[in-house]
Amino acid sequence: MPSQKAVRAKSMASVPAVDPSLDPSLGPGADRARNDAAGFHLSGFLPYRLSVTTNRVSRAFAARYSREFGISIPEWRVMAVLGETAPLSSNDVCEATAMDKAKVSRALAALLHRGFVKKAPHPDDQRLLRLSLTAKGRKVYAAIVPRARQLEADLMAGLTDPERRQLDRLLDKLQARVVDLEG
Amino acid sequence: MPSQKAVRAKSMASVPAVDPSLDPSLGPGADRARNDAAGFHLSGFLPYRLSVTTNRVSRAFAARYSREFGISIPEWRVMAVLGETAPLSSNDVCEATAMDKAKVSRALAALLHRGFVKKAPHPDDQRLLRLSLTAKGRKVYAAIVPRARQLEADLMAGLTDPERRQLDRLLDKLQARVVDLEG
DNA sequence: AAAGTATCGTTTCAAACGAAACGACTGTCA
DNA sequence: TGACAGTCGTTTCGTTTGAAACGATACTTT
Repeated sequence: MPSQKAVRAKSMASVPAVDPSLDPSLGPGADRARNDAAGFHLSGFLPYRLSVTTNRVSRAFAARYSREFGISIPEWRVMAVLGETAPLSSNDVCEATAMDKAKVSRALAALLHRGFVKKAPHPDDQRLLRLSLTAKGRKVYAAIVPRARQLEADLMAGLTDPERRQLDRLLDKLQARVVDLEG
Repeated sequence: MPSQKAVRAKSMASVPAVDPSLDPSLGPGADRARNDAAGFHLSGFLPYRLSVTTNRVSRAFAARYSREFGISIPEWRVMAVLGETAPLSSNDVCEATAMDKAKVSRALAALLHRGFVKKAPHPDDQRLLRLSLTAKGRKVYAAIVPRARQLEADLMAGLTDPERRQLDRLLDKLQARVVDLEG
């Protein structure tokens, strides 16, 4: 092994930004827009920050679930709602997990295959499934939940109790807002 | 069209949860774990809430960017950092956008193809690229930034100024925490 | 200067994804 | 009753994804 890394990653970030005024192809209208664009920083853009933070959290949790229980996040979500309430239809699971039906169907296939979940036909409507955890599935559920709580606590360790409540409230508000934006 | 929808989606959620105590296959150790699992609600689980909210925000923004500018989120991120600072290497873009190099490479390919970005070899190190926006790219950038700011403002419309600062702070704290969790 | 190692950015590969098509079932309405 | 429309859950299709392999370039060590 060499005594040192061969090359420090060379950043070009210290090079000054290209001066837009050098470009004669921009008309006067562009000037206005360019001024609007001045001082924009992706690093402070909330949707970006939200996405980066959340993706890191998801990756960290997915790695733990996978390593410790051999389970994916979609599978964990399905287990979680069936552990809370059963029986549920596939549609119920979709709503409770905020996943689309294809994702739920695939997660269920894996969980059925491994014997964590069982499905039965609904007596009154043959289109519906009656999904619930098996005994084996409940054991796994009982093992995962405390671990998930622990991981959540680790994640929140830097926050005070009021901060946690505040975060919850803020997420609620964003959620309400984005539902508007979507429509 | 029928005067009414045929069938209201039938939820089974009102059916009481399966009683785990009915299952004799759980040993005494499982009792302890099962108690730990009691009262867990996915809907209140922070990583879940974070993921759901963020994914909705991302989808809403992606739809807007796509509809109004024919651009994807990875492409928008690359434009955003090159609009701030140029030239940058591909690696610089990776760091500034929090995307992996394959994603950046693909976004760049699209942006180069459409003439929004240009690349030149680095004079001192042939491995590096010198990436920057073209004049055309700067026009697009100048058009997107105000729109992005507007969408962000719409998203945050339900929050007071102190709440926005608080959200920023809380994301910082989570970010710091999850970096620990990953390692 | 030659061999060995590291980095840069692209490409390949398999897995995961969402949208839409689908078959099976149920309800409506003539 | 039969035709039609709606819902349920699965599967198919094309796209996107991250990990790893890769060729090209640059640095280190002898």
